[in-house]
Amino acid sequence: MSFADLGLIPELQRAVSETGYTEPTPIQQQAIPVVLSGLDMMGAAQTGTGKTAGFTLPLIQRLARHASTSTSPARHPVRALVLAPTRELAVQVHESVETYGKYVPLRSICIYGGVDMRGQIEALRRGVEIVVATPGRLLDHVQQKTIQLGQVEILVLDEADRMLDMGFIPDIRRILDLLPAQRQSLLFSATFSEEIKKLADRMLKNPTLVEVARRNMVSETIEHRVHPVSAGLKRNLLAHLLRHEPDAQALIFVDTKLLCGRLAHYLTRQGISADAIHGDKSQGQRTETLEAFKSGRLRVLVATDVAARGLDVDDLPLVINFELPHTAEDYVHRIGRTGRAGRSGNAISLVCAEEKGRLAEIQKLIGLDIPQEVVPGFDPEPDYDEVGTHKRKHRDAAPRASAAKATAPTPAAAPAAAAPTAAPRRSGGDARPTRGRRDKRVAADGFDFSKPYAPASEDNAAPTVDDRSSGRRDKRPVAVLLGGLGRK
DNA sequence: AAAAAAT
Repeated sequence: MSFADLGLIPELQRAVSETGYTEPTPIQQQAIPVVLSGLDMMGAAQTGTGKTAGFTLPLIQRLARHASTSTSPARHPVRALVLAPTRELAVQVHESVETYGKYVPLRSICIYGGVDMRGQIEALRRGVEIVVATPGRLLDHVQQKTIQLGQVEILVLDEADRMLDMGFIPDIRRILDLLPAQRQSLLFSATFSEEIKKLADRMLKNPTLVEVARRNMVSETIEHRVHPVSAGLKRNLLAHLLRHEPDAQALIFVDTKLLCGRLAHYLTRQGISADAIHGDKSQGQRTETLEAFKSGRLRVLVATDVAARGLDVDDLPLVINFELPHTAEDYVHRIGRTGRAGRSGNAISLVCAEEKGRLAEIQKLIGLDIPQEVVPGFDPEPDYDEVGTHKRKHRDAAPRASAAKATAPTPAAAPAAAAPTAAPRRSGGDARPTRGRRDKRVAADGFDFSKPYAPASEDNAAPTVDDRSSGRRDKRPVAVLLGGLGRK
């Protein structure tokens, strides 16, 4: 199977081969023909499997059929709109559009906040067919009448489950209201919650579902591990682990912007090259820091979930959850920054007693029991074993539980004096992924693809909105609040 | 329960 077999035009084949890719990934093999056919679709695939090219390539081709070579701005209406949840991701998707659209006479632009509007306005004035944007700044342009969306033929929501979550819905609805009802709509994500599936059903017209390896929403090439550790010793353990692997780049996730900055500062004081990225940093700093990390100049990046989705760092060997995310889906996205494109990766989570509930949810979602290993000298709280899941206590007291127990008796020693321990194994031929037991029953209930798009009926209770911003619980179905999303 | 996204 080659890109030519998928029916891509020579201009795109040439651009693809220049990037070095020779064979389309499974998601690309399935998505490209569907998008080319003009049908609505919903694409679910593992992180790091080439989803972006899966829609940018056919999107460009569809527009290329009637590309205008005119220099008049009036002949270059916006014909494709791609929305992304973070500025960095928008930039990355736009880079893909530019790369693959190199030999096609189409113009594109990336629109996002935190930067001067003038350049964007100027480019829009000259005319662009493809717009990649974050919602806020796009609406800003709409209000200022510097962009016109009435001729959009193709809409893409990248990281669709995030784009359709509570915080984004009002913006998305406003944008959808501006688009022609007659259009092609495409949704892509690694995870689709039940709620999002229902929203998607209202947004799309007879959507084709393209879904690759849903059982393994996390890559088989990622080795997961949990280090039970008391909350107070987490940062010491982190420094310890990073020192043990002095060369490996690492992406560290935390839950809050405050801790993000503090942790980067702590690591720096410990002599570890680290920087922070989060939403309170200036856009200039965000761009610069990410660029330093992507290029390898920066070794450790501490991040909030601003970096959880979509970001593609070449051959990143290690992701560490300093705190477990509150939502199990976010675990999938966070660790999806490693083990990409078939490479191996390590996902380490530092888990204190308080977080055991989150751990249980994550294991349920990904259908995997993550091996737990106490690092000597960095013990968890005494009540770690009593809190949260107790399912493996006696029954099936195999590797994981015993490993934790075996090392647990070590008295809490001074962290600095802690004995070296099994550190993240890096790729290499001998590092085989340690897979836990996979619970098929659990894995299957994440998103039932066997009967997608069941119309939201009464017995199919529609999700409701918890509108925290207005401080009240709104029990109307989400679909009602969305209004304009419906197009059936 | 937090973060992100316009200023």
